[in-house]
Amino acid sequence: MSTIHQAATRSTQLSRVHTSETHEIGARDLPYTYDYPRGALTVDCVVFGLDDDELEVLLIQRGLEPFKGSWALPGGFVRVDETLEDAARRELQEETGLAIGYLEQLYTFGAVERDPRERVVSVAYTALVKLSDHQVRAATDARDVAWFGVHDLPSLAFDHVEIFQLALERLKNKLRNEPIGFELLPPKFTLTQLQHLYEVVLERTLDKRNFRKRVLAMDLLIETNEVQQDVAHRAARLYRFDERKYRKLQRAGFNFEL
Amino acid sequence: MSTIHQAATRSTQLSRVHTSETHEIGARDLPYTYDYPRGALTVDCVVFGLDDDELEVLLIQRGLEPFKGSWALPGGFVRVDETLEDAARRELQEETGLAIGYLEQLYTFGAVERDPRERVVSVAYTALVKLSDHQVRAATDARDVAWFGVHDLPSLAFDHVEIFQLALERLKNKLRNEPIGFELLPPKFTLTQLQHLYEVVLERTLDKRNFRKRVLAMDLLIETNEVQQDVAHRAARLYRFDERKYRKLQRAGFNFEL
DNA sequence: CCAAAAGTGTTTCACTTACACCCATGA
DNA sequence: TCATGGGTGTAAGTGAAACACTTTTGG
Repeated sequence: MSTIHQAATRSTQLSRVHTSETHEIGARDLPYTYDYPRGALTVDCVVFGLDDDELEVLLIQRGLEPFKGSWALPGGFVRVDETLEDAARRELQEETGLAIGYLEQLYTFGAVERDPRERVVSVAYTALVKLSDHQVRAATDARDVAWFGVHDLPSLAFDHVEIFQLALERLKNKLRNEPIGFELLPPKFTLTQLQHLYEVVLERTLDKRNFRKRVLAMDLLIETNEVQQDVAHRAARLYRFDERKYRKLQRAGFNFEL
Repeated sequence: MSTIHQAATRSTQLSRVHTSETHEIGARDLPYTYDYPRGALTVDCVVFGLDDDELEVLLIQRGLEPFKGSWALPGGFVRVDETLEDAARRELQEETGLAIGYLEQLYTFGAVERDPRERVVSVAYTALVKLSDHQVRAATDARDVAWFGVHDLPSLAFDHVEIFQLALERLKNKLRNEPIGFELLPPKFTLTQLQHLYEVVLERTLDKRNFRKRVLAMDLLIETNEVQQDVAHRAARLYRFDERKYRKLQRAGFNFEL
């Protein structure tokens, strides 16, 4: 109770809005004269990438207080003229130079003391990028941006561990029900690569024959005429993901359980 | 583009914060001198109840502009000293006198123009209440609060239709995978009541024998010695939901698919 | 010719689905 | 005694899981 009161006091001092317009600007269900303080709104992104059979997360090293020097999820303030998703894309672009394929809202974190400065509510997003894309590698090749294995994270600023854990949890669940795994692989991939992706994310081994049966039965893969290059054994066939067909089935309310 | 610019301009005029502290209050990843305007943050609740084999939603009639007189989801502004969930509970208490059993975050809506006054981001929650509870019935017995069948809604203020639709969608999915249906029933209920709940929410009929087999196989129901009262036919046995067991299994990462 | 991964079917078991009649009770 | 919902079992079909060997290629 005391902590809440403390926070309220502090925030009120720091961010009370001008009062002259409060009868108009936000008093939807409150008395017209309610002069209320506003918290800040941010987005934070949990960006996953797959690197040589390891699932990794993109982190940035903070240059400012609080938590200066700590690693944190990329993110930042939402501007009043942009949607939440736009904010997430913009922040990722600014902080990491990253172009995002898949971006999905995860959860909104609203604990009162999650930011030591003042009240900050953060909308978390999950992003998936193809680490195989050399552009991505280059874009994130900076001193204060780095990829970390999901089982080998440094300690994180704010409540970012909690955000990360929820993102990982949801990624696992989602992967079982929707073919989002393709977002982590190169445009052309082998069935073994796909299986390894599932094994890494779900943290268990899968039967090769059953996996291939099911994944081919979904009928969302296009067999190319190309094969793997430069391997010291029989080269595997490359497949592409049939996005058109996927979107069509998705609209029809299909079930993609693997 | 022009609409966005317009919104930015308007909001900037309306809610720019005092600048003296901006180097401290929220410039986490922005230049210290960035004097940014803040949108408002609200919560909106989609409250479901089950009434005589119909799924209903609780709406309030707005007493203030904008959308004065329209029906809307209950909700309101988040205070800087309360969590999002606390805000949802408080608003429901204030607007409807309702004590909530189940409350879960649904999604955060951040379209720039969703509120005509200024930028308002809203965190939506789904709530389930036992309409059989007469306290609930009484609490919502007011001129500006009413229950509507989910297939018979009036037009709603803001983007509340969108919020409602997502909530209904998620309720259906969730009901398949977790035994949340009990939140809508009285503490003691018959298997037929439970089945009807599933049929109403999922909008399809279920086989009686198969349903009973599966639901009893989950082993989360406690058979009481009591039976239905005042029915003009054989009285059905009453069951209770075993919450303790449920929580235990849930912690162990169990799968409750029906 | 050896190492390394690619590729391929069948059987078993569990679970889901379909389906119809008798029972208990109150009016 | 009749109307109304309560309560019960079995058979068929479908989908998931377990399981091992041959093929291709490069070194």
